[in-house]
Amino acid sequence: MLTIGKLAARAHVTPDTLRYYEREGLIEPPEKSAAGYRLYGDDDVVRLHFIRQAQDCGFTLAEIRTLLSLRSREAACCGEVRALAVAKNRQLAARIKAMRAMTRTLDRLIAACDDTGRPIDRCPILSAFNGTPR
Amino acid sequence: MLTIGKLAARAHVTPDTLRYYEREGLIEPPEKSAAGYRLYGDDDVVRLHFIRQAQDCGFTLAEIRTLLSLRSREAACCGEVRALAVAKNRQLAARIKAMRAMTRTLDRLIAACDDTGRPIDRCPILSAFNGTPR
DNA sequence: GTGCACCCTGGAGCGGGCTCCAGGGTCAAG
DNA sequence: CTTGACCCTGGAGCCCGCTCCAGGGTGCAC
Repeated sequence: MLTIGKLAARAHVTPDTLRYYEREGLIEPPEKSAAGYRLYGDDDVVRLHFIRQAQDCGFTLAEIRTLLSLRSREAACCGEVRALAVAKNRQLAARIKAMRAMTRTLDRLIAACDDTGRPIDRCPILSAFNGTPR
Repeated sequence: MLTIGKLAARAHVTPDTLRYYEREGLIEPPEKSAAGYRLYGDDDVVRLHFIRQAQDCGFTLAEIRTLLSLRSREAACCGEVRALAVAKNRQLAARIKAMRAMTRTLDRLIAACDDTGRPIDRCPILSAFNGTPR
C-alpha cells in the first residue's frame, strides 16, 4: 500500500497531479486509511505508466480516459483503439506539416538577413512581415 | 478612417480580437470619435498584417510585441531580429522532433495492430502502453 | 512532547489567444 | 421615429495540464 507521495515518486509526478487525475476520472478514487489518506496498490503504478506512455504518443488526458475505458470494457475490440491511434497520427502529421512550413519560412528569412549590422528599417525579416497582404 | 468592425473585416479577425490586441499592447489605442468609437488608419491594417505574418512563423503575441518594439526603435539593429528568428526556429525544430518521435511510435503500434478483430485484452497498442516501466 | 514531513479539502491561478456576455450608447436607412 | 446594425466598457469563461495555496489534520523520529 502506497501513500500518495510514494506513488507520485514512483510515477515521477507530484501528489497534486494524482489528485488532479482522480478528479478528472483518469484514476479510480483509491481506498482510504482511517485518517483519510489515499492508499494505492501496484495496479495504480501500472495505470499511471499507461497514462504516461499514451501522453508520450500525443494523446490528451481526455483521449486517454477513452483509451482506459476501452481497456476495461470487455466488448471493446482492438480496432477501436487502432482507429484512435490512426486519428492521432493524422493530427500529429498535420501539426508537423504546419510547423515545418514555419521553419521553412524562417530559414528563408534568416538567410536573407545575413548582414547583422543592417539598420532596423531595412531588416529583411521585418520587411517580409510587413509585406503585401495576400 | 475605419471603425473597428471594418478594420476587423479587412484583417480577417473579430473586433473582440482587436480590442484584445490593444489591451495586450500589440496595437496602439487609436484616435476616437466624439462618441468614443475607435477610428483606425491604413497603417493599422499593415500592423495587423505584420502580426499575422509573425504568428504564421510561430511567434507568440508576447514575442510579436518585442518584434514590434524593435521595429519602432531607431537604435535597434537587424541582428536582434535575426537572433529572435533563429531562437524560434530552434524551438520549432525541437517541437517537430518530439512530435516526429510520437508519430514513429504510433506508426509502429498501428502496424502491430493490424488484426482489427482482436479482443481488447490482447491489443498490442494497449499492451505497449502498459508495458514495463523504464 | 515537539518538530517536521507528510496528508487532506476546496478553490484559485497560469499561459496563450482569444471569445462571449450584460448593459448600455450611436448611427443611418426607410 | 423606429429599427437594426454597429460601437462602448468591464469582466468572465474556455481549453489543457497542471501547480500552488490556505488552513487544517496525521504519523513518526528523537
